Amino acid sequence: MTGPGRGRPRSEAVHRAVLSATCELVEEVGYERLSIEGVAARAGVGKQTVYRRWAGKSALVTEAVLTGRLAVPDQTVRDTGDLRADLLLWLQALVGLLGQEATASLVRATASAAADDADAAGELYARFTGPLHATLVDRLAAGVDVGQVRPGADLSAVADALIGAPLYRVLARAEPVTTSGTEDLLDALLTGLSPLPPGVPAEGIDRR
Amino acid sequence: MTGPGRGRPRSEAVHRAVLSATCELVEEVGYERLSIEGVAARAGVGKQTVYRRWAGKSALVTEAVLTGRLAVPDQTVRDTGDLRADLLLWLQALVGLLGQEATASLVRATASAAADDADAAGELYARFTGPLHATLVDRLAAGVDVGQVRPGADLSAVADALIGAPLYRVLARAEPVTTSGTEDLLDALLTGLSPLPPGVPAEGIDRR
Amino acid sequence: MTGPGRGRPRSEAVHRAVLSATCELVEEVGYERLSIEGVAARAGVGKQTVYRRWAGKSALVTEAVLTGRLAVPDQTVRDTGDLRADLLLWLQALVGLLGQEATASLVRATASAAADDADAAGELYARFTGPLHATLVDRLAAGVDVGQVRPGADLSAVADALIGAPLYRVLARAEPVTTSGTEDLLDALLTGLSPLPPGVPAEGIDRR
Amino acid sequence: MTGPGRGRPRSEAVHRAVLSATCELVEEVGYERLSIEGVAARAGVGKQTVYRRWAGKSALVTEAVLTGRLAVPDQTVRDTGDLRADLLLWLQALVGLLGQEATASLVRATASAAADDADAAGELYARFTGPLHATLVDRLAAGVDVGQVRPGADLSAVADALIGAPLYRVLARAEPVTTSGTEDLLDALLTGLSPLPPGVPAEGIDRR
DNA sequence: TGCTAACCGAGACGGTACGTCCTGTCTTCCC
DNA sequence: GGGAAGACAGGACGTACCGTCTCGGTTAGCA
Repeated sequence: MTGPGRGRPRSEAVHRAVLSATCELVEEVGYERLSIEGVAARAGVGKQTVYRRWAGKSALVTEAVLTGRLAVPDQTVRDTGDLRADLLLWLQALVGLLGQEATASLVRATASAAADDADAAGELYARFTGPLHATLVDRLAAGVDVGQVRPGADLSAVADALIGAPLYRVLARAEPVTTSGTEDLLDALLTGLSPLPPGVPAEGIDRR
Repeated sequence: MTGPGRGRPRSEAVHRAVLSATCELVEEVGYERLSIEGVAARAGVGKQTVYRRWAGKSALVTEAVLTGRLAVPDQTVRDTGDLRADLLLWLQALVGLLGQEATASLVRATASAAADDADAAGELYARFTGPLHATLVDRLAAGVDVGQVRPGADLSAVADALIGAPLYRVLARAEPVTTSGTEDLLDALLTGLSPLPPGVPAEGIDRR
Repeated sequence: MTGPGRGRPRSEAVHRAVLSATCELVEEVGYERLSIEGVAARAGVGKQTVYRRWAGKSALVTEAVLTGRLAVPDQTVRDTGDLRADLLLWLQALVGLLGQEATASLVRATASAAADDADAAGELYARFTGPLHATLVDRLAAGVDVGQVRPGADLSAVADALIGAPLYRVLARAEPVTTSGTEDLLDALLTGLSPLPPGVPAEGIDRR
Repeated sequence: MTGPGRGRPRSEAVHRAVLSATCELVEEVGYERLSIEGVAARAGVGKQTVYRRWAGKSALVTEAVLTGRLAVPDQTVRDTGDLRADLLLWLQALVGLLGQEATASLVRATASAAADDADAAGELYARFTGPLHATLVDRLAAGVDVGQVRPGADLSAVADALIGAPLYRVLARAEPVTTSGTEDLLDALLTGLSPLPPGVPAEGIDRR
C-alpha cells in the first residue's frame, strides 16, 4: 500500500514558506511565544501540513535555524597558513552576525530549542555546533602540524572557549555583542598554545 | 487607607514552597513545559498567590534559580595568591555542578528564561552571571597586580571564555560535562596572559 | 480540597447564554453542523465553560431543547371530562408547534441527539417524551374509569401512535405538518377504544 | 471529449464495498461519528472514489440504508383478503426488524440523515417511507372496497400512526422494541375504522 | 473586641494554542 | 478516464494553561 512516489508529493514551496515564516516569527516573538498555529497562519498553510513534516516546535525551529541565516557562513575556517588571521576572520564574522539583533534572536531560539528537547539538541549539535567545533579543531590541528601550536594541548577545550565566549555574551544580553575583546581573547589563547622553545626565543611566541 | 503592614502579611512559607516547586518542575520537565498552574498545584497554592508575587514564568524561574542550587557556590573565586590554582578550583567546582543533570537543567532553564524575556535576562545578569563575571575579572586583575598576568589584556574577554566554554558544553548537550580539558583550557589562557619573559620583543605579543 | 461553595460560583447568566445560543444554532444549521465552538462563540463564552457544564454536543442540545421552546406546552393534557376534546386540543397544539419550522428543527435535533448518544436519549426520554407519554396514558386511563374507553386496551401503544404519527411527519419532511388528518386519526383510535355498545356483535370488534 | 463510455467504467464492486462499509460503520458508531474517511478506509478505497459518487455523508448513508437491510421486506403488505391479518403480519415483521439492534441503528441513522439534509430526507421519503406509506394506504383502501373499512376515513393519517408508533419507540430508545402492544394498537385502529354494523345506534360510535 | 485590609485556597471565566481528526479538493502514478 | 494514495487549506475536536476574577475563609494591624 504505502510506498515511495505514491500519492501527491509534498510541496517544496510549502516547506520553504513554513521555514521562512518560522524564522520571521522567531525573530519577532522568540521561541517561547512562537506557536505552530501562528507559523501555519503566517505561511498560509494548514496546521497538519506542519505536523506532517516536523515533530514539534523544537524540530521546526531547529530546521529553520539550520537552513536559514545561521546556515553557512560561520562553519568554515579558512586555512591561509596564518592561524591567527584565519581564526580572527572567522571570529569577527561570527561576532558580526551575533551583533545583529535578528541573528542574536535565532541563536537564543537555538538555545531554547536545545534546552526544550534533547533530540533537537542532538540535531543541532550534529548539524550546526558540532561541525563548527570540528572545523575549529581541524584548523588548530593544522596549526600543530606547521608548528604554530604546541602539540598535546586540548584543542577541543580551546574550540569550546572560542564558541562559548560569544555565545555567553549573546545569551547574557548584557550588552550588544561587539568585536571588542575578540582579538585579545584570541591572542591570549594562541599565545598560550604556542610552542615553548627552550629559552623562549621570540619566534616561539610570535606565530605570525 | 492602604499602607504597609495593613492586612494579612504574605507568607514566607508559601514563597519558599512555590520556589522549590518551581525548581523541581524545571528539573523534571524543563522551562518550556513548566506551567504556573503546575507550580501552584505542586506547591499546594492558589494561582493568584503566584501571580501576586511574580510577573510571569520567566520571573518565577529567575528567582527560583537565583535562590536555589545555583545561588552560592560558583560566585566566589578564592585568592590564595596562586592564580592558576584559584581559577582551577573555581572552574572545577563549576564543571562539577554542571556535570549533574539537575544543575544542567537549571542552567538550560536559565538560558531559556533569558531568551524568553529581556527583563529576566537583565535580572539574571545583574544577580548571577554579572557578579560571577566580575569576580573572575577581579581575580585576574589581582593577578595583574602581583605580576602573574600581563597588563593591558582584556580580562573581560577572558572571563567570557571561562564562563562561556562550560556553558556551551551544557547547552550543546553533546556529552556530559566533565573536567576533561578544563586544565588545558586554563593553562592555554593563563600562558597567553602571562607576562613576557625577559628578552621577548614587545611586538611579539602586543598586536594592537 | 474540593467541596461545595469552594471557588468562584458558576454563572447563571452564562448557562442561559449558552443554551439560547444552542437553540438558535440548532434552528439555523441543525444538529449535525452545530459545533461547540460555534455555540461558545455565539454565546461569547470560552469553550472550556461549555465543556465544564455539558459532556458534549448531545447533552448540550438535550438540555437546550428541554429548557427551551419544547419545554412546557405539550406535556399537559387537560381533563375536562371530554376525552376527545382534551386529546384533540393537545394534539392540535402539538401539531401547531411542529408546523413551525423552528420547532420542527428542534424536534429533528432531538431525534439526532437521541440517535447520537444513548445517554442523551435516556435523558430526553426521562424528561420529555416519557412524561408526555405518561400524561397521555393517564388521560386515557381516566377515560377508562368514566367508561369512555374500553378496559383492557394497551393504552401505551395508543399513546405511541399519538406521539409517533406527528413525529413521523416531521422527520419525513415530506410536507409541512398540518392539522389535516389529526381529527380523523384521533377518531379512528377513540372509536376503536370505545366500549362495546349494546347489541354490537362481539366479532364486529373483537378480532382475536 | 467527455461522454458516456469514455475512460474506465466505474467499478460495481467498489460501489458495493463502499455501501457495505457504510452500513457496518453506521451500526458500529452511528451517523454522527461516521466519517467518509473511515468508510473509504474500511472499503479499501480512495476518498475521491467516494466523493465522485456521493454528494456527502447524508447521501451516502441514504443509499446505503436504501440498498441494505431495510430495503425490501417492509415495503410490501400482502393482500390475502384479511386486512387485520395482512397488517398484523407486516407490522410484526417491521417490529421484528426494529427489535434487532443493527436495524434500529440503521433507522436512527436514517432519521439523522433526514434531519441533517433536506435532500436526503426527500430521497428517503421518495424511495423508502413514501412507498411504504403508500403501500399501507393502498391496502387500507382495498379494505374500503371490500367493506372492511369505513369509507371517508383519512387513511393517510392511519398509515402515519402505523409507521410512527414503532418509529417513536426506536428513537426514544426507552426499551427494546417488542411486539407487545402491536396487536392492541392495530385492533384499536381497525375497530375505529370498521364500518358501522347495521343496527348499531349512533351513540355506539359516538365516542364521547 | 470588632473593623478593615490584604492574603489565601479554590476554581470559574474569556481566551489562545495544543496536537488530532476530518472535509472536500488537488495532484501524482498506475491501470 | 477510473482508481489508490496521500498532500493540501481549513476547521472543529476536547484538553491544557493563560492571566483575571470572584467566592468563602483566614490573619494581621488599628480602633
